Amino acid sequence: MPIKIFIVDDHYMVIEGIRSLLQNEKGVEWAGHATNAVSCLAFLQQHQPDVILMDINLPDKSGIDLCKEVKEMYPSIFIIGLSTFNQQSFIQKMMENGASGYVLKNATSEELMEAINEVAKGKTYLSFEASQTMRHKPENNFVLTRREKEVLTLIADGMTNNEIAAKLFIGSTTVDTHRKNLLAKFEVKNTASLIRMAAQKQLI
Amino acid sequence: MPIKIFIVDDHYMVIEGIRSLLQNEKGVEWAGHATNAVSCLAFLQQHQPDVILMDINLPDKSGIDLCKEVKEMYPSIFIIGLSTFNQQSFIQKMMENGASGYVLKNATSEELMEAINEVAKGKTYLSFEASQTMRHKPENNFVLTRREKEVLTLIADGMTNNEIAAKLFIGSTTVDTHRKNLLAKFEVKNTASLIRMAAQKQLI
DNA sequence: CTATCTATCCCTGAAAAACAGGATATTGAG
DNA sequence: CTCAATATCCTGTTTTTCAGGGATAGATAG
Repeated sequence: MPIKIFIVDDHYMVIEGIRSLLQNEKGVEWAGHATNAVSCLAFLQQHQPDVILMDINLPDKSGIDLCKEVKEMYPSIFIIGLSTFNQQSFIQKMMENGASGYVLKNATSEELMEAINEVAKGKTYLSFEASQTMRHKPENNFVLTRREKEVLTLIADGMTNNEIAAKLFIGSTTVDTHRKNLLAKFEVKNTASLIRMAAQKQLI
Repeated sequence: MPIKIFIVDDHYMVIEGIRSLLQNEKGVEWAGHATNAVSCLAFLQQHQPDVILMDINLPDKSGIDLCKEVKEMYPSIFIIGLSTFNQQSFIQKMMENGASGYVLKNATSEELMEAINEVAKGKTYLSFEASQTMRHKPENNFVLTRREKEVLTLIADGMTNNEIAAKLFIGSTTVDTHRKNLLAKFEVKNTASLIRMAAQKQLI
């Protein structure tokens, strides 16, 4: 029984490329494609593929959120994250949300097929580069609280402690504490590096 | 005489996708592909295509730089920038460096063919979204001076005015002036939004 | 040559943030 | 329930940034 593959990616070229790559492979069957999250979910109501190749960056919602939703509704479908970005925050979030694999868009057809086959068996697969980044960086084992994220984005918007306090209906001293905790968690010493780090980690 | 197309992109899937899309089109001929700037330049020493589809993000050097080099060496080759990012800084830099067109990676085969045909005639082509971003943003008519860029990156590194002054062998008041000019040019009111804007514009 | 741009330097005062100590509720998971 | 995490608030001091100014020298372009 061939493995039924579905693709969600907003880039037509990538869809076409993968279809072309898989055409010559046996053991897989093309189930279809979607260019956004909504039409992906619509498709799944009618048909259920075995494996979904899912881009992280979709026009209507992030692949990370979509992954979670799909997994909750159809736990038997295996999902492989697909992205240009070899970034451990993306990889980690995808895996946390139920993805079984992660491959980069520069993958060869061999790599892609290996990923599909492994994942279809219920195993997990990380492409070589992806597993490298996951291993070589013991960093980033900090988590921001809901409030800290709020404060962080408002700081990034250029608001002062007082403005943030007014907006969140809390004391400005509290905002200051959150700010201190952010600085501590990011291991930086001022706003400038805080914001740069946050930007690098796609938090703002 | 068919238009000879060459592709430079580090994503195998995209190369394969474009090849697949162009296969059914007449009037174009597949000249080959490269996954990095070096092998692109090596190829061009032997063969000269009519049109190059060039990704902005290459592993060894940016497509923006490569575009300039290729145009200097082979002025008769027309280059179309290819990117995921619909960002006016990228588009502008590519066009300044001699590109004849810019299409996004979510382009359809029709869009791609139109771009190729227009560009091969010596005209310029911007995909719909790309031309929209170029039009709808009258912004960014500011240029940073060499010194301002230096100061900006040092601010982003978390250094204070005094530290920057010491590093650049200038007075801290001078650093402060540069900082103020940066705030004015970016039209922001504090360091936090300055750094976020700079990050958005890929300046740090 | 003249005007503009750039880079350099200086001042004052106010506002904001960073730093260093706290403390006290609430909540949530084990 | 208990403990840890979270969110809240407080009082200081010191440092940095912000917002106005103004000034000089050199380079560059018209």
